[in-house]
Amino acid sequence: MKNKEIADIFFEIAEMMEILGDNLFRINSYKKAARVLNDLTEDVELLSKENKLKDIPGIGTGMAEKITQYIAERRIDKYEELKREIPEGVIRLMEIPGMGPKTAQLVFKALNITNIEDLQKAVKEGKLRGLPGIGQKKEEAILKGIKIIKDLGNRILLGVALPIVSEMVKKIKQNGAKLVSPAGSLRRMKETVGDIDILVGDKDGRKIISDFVRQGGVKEVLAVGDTKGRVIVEGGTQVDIRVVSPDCFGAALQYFTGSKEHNVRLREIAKTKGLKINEYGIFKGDNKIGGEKEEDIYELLGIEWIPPVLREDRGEIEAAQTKKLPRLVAMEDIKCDLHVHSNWSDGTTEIMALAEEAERLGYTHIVISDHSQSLKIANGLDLKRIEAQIEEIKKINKDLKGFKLLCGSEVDIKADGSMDFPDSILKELDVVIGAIHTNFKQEKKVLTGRIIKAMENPNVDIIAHPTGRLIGAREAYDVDMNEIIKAAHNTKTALEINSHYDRLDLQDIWAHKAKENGVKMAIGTDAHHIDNLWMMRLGVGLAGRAWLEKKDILNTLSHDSLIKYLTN
DNA sequence: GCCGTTTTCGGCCCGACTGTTTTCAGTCG
Repeated sequence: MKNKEIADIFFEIAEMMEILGDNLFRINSYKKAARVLNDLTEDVELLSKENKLKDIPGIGTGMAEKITQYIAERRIDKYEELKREIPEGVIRLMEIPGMGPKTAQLVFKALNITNIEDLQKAVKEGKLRGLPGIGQKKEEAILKGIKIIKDLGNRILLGVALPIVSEMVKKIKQNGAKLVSPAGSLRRMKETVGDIDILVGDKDGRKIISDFVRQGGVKEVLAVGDTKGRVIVEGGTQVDIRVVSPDCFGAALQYFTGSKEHNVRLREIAKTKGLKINEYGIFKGDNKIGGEKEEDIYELLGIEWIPPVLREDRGEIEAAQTKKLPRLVAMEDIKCDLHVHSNWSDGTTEIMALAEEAERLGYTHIVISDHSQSLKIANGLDLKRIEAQIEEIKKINKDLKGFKLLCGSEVDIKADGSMDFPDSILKELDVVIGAIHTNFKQEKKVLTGRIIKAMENPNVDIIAHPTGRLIGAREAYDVDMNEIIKAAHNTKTALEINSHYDRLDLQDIWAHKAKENGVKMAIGTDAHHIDNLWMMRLGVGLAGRAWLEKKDILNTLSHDSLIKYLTN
């Protein structure tokens, strides 16, 4: 699929137009088109062939032409023209906090600076001094910004950010604040977050913030004010804190949770109703008519409250207007973890300890799913050992009261699509999870066919980490997800939402697509240690972002219902 | 450049902060 390639180009076009000072609304059209293409699960190439590009919201005549040209010629005229005017490095300059399109253009035009290193050097040599709008403070801000992006690198994984924020929220509450919540993309459970936002509703902002910046774990303080603070914590993550008056907490929480696109839509709706929304409340003329609670905002706009994980302007506002929002799956609905490794293969925790911890977490059962024989590097179980493990689990089950272990295995799907255990073993197992761990680089058709062949084996219940991507580290393997979803439906095979923090695979847009096609999903932490079991939260968050409900998720079934479902 | 249950033309979200400014541009979320 060329969707992402084209989205990237559209986004870059928008940035170059910003630098050139083009019309803002036109720029916005490119950004919107880029976003829509990124979220699209249909292949644009196919839509182009069927002449359906203009059915995509945000794609009109101009965008459709450009997409068509790219598919045919692998180039877009407008993009090529812009690239001749603006070198790529100039766009990168805008990644520096405090550098926007105007400043990027200024240093490029005046000093021919086209990369971050040259910019840093020029500032230090005082070459920016005297340019319009540049003073000493601005120079310092640019140097600081350069340091931040060099230190900070890219976005952080949700699974890394969540524990940090939980700890901080706890500390702020210990210091006396009552209204405390994470905001931003973290509250929306996006798979990666740029920085961490924490919102506090309290009268005494100065005290909250000075306590906050002095807590342990803070490496550097970037800003301290009465309403805002910003620190870098150990590990290089930036954390922002904002304090608002308690009677504005709801409006501020709504505002700072975003997404930006979602908020823009809400303000448009407000405008049609003669209302105005900002971070202090919702207003009719000069009268504040709500804002203490987040629910106020939605209620006064005449729509249902929308869970944060849905706030991406991907149809949730329309659903809220027509009272068709899904009842999202929640942690309380989860009765089991469907993918757990023990010390029988490459995990480090004993089966019994996993069972005890799972029970403590409120589950009624879990699936022990160690690796199969050919995955030698992970100490995969051979036929003898898997038989022995099945016996062991049966034995432990006899000792457990009110909790059950299921015998499972994460069985390798071999290069030809056959399974790494004979059917006689697969039949004995309660849960068979098919997974690809080798030969990632096969051609798309081969790889897709390989997974489909595995799904056609009636003993295979779940396909693990269907796209194989590792966030920021390894690209997804080249599979035709639409075909996989179709086959999953036909063979009644579940697709996994692998909730290990560096996988989160299926991604939200595909999990949503799978649901639309009647495919069930199985959340598995892929835990290799007792301390990994908490990552179920990440999978449930992802499921929410995919609009999944209780009925879409196998983890919500009781032990007996699950067994029944799997044997039918 | 997109879009339309008031529109095929004329709209397209809002406010704070910062730094550079004598009234505002740029950046950010």
